[in-house]
Amino acid sequence: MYLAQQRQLQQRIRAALGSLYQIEVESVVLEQPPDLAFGEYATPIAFELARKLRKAPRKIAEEIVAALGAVPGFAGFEVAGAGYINARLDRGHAVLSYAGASEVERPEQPVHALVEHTSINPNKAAHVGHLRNAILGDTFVRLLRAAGQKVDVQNYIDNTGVQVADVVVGLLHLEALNLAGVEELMADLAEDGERIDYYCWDLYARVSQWYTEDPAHAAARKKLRLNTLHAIEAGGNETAQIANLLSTAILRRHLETMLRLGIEYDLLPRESEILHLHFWDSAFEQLKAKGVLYFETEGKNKGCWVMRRASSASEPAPAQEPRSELAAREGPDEDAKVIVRSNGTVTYVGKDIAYHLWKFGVLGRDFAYRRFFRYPNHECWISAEKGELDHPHFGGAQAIYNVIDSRQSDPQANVMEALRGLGYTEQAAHYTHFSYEMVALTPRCALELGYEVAEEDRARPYIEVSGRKGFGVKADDLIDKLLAATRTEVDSRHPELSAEDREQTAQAIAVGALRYFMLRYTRNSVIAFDFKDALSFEGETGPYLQYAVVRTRSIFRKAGTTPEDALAALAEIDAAPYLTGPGTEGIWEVWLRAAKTTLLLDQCIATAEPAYLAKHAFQLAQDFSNFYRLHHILSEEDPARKKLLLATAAVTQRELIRSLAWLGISAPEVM
RNA sequence: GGGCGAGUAGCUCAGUCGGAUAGAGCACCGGCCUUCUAAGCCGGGGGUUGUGGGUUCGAUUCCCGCCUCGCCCA
Repeated sequence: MYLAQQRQLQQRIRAALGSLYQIEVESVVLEQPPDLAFGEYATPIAFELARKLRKAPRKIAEEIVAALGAVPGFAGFEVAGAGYINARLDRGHAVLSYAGASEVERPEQPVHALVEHTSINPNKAAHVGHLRNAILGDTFVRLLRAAGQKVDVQNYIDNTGVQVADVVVGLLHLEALNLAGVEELMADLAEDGERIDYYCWDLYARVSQWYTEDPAHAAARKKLRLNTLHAIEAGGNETAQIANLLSTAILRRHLETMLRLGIEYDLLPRESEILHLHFWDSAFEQLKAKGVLYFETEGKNKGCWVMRRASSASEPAPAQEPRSELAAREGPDEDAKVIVRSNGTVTYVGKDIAYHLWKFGVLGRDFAYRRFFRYPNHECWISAEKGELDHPHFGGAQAIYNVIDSRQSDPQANVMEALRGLGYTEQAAHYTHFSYEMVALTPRCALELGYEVAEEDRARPYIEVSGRKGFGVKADDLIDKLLAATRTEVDSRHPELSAEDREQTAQAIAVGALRYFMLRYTRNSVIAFDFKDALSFEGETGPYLQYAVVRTRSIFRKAGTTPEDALAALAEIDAAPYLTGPGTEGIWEVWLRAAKTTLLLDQCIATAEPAYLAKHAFQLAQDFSNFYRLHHILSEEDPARKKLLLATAAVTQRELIRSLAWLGISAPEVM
């Protein structure tokens, strides 16, 4: 709604410029004035035109205002300062239209989007960094779906990688177990209520240390590691069976952990199938045929199939130029990216190129699929070599979003480069590396957890977590801590509630606190994790937003009406007199903020930045808190004014609940 | 050495296409529960936007140099 008015104003100004000065401007910049007393929109267009028209900005602004005349929905225009044009909305009219319009415009042709997130190596427990990934990804999925797009959620599983190999090495060589022994170990753990992912968290750290702790054995142990990796990749042997057993069990744990936060997946594509179904062979043929890869015959990459790295993103893809000529002219390109090593093994980027060709439906091969995990409302499938026949269609997306931390931006750029080189420019243009910075620990947090912190690290703002060192905060531990804290609060505040209601409320608040914590930072900001901040329920936190909703719920319980009826009742009154002038502060601010929710949805999708919506919801809750203090609704004696106040609470509730839902946060009845 | 990101209040962060008085939260100090839930609200102090130039009527924002930090690549 807000957006529609904005567009209309821009169009009218543009028309005025045409008739006044016979000029066309590319865009009319609109902003919100620093104070609502100046109006709802402002444009500095007169400053821009001053030089061109050789006129004082103020004079130009006055001429534009005169030419604008009356615009439907607007109360008037005026010139302010040195030449700003301020526009005032007809607030009575605006409130009526905001009250009615809450739906998001559906696109005529929904985009088939594919979001990949979480993608934790299945060799240890999930930690806070993984939570950021999953929460960002899941929230973005909710935003896309809210905008009417069709979204598949994928969680890529690297079940044949070196990290899985490491814990297998630990089981085989530190614990001296065979397949039967591993099965027994897992049964014992289950019986004792211990988690396999926690067990492997420690084992992984032990193995990582074991590789290097004794220089005399270091080489042999590294060799052992490599052999284990190769056995797992090849499959069809006991080592691979152990890896499969372990990684599958840990994967289930990850799904359970994420489900605690309301995060679900549609498909789990695994690297084992990418290998065994020979995705790479198809990709390799295409890459060779199109000349994206060339065989290096000289230099350090001699014997490798390499891809030339783009020197800059803005340059046209260099793939068209034949490699051999290029090499002959310039000598070996030492910056080229190795895709196939001289020993014939494919790099991670190579496999990723094949996988992404599949995502866009241009590989020419498909996975088989099996059911893997049952959610209350749907099924999560997993890739397989031989699968079930009645599976949904996966892949073939029009747009993809990869939620992967910023350290992977280079390999991600390589995959995009390969797609462009293959001529899939349309696909590459709809390939988004949804990049975000890591979650690190503050030195204080690390000390609290009992880790040793080197002297030089204590002064730093944060320390990077490390799975290899077993250094980090496990996701389930954090959720448990949050739950313990919210349970205590809810139990003491609401002893009258049933145990079940208290538990549900505590969960909603814990999830709200955690999800908001991860979403309030913009993506490229490193989060320095600290329990004190994460366990805070005051100020700019999830519970603050939930609390605002709870206050509105309480008002409607006592008023004996519903938000829907309160919004409908707005039509019975003329709200305009209550929206301007002294004593109306704070009412209109709520409405204006509430009207911007869908605008924020568009912005978040366009910029792949959920933090904007988180901030918006917080500001709406803040505006409401201010309104709540200034205007007591239930005791209002003027019946017309009371209707407006109730509708204000109603529009707040509607827009807050909707924004929170997009953030994956629910609002309890009481708290 | 090359690439990417960052540097804004004591701390943690916002700041949208270059625009009016650079905003929140935390922390600190002072006030507000007999009125719709105090997980809240109000008030206060706190800023050379890393630094030096440039472009512009106007720069936290765009361009160049330098400094510092982080990550990736060799």
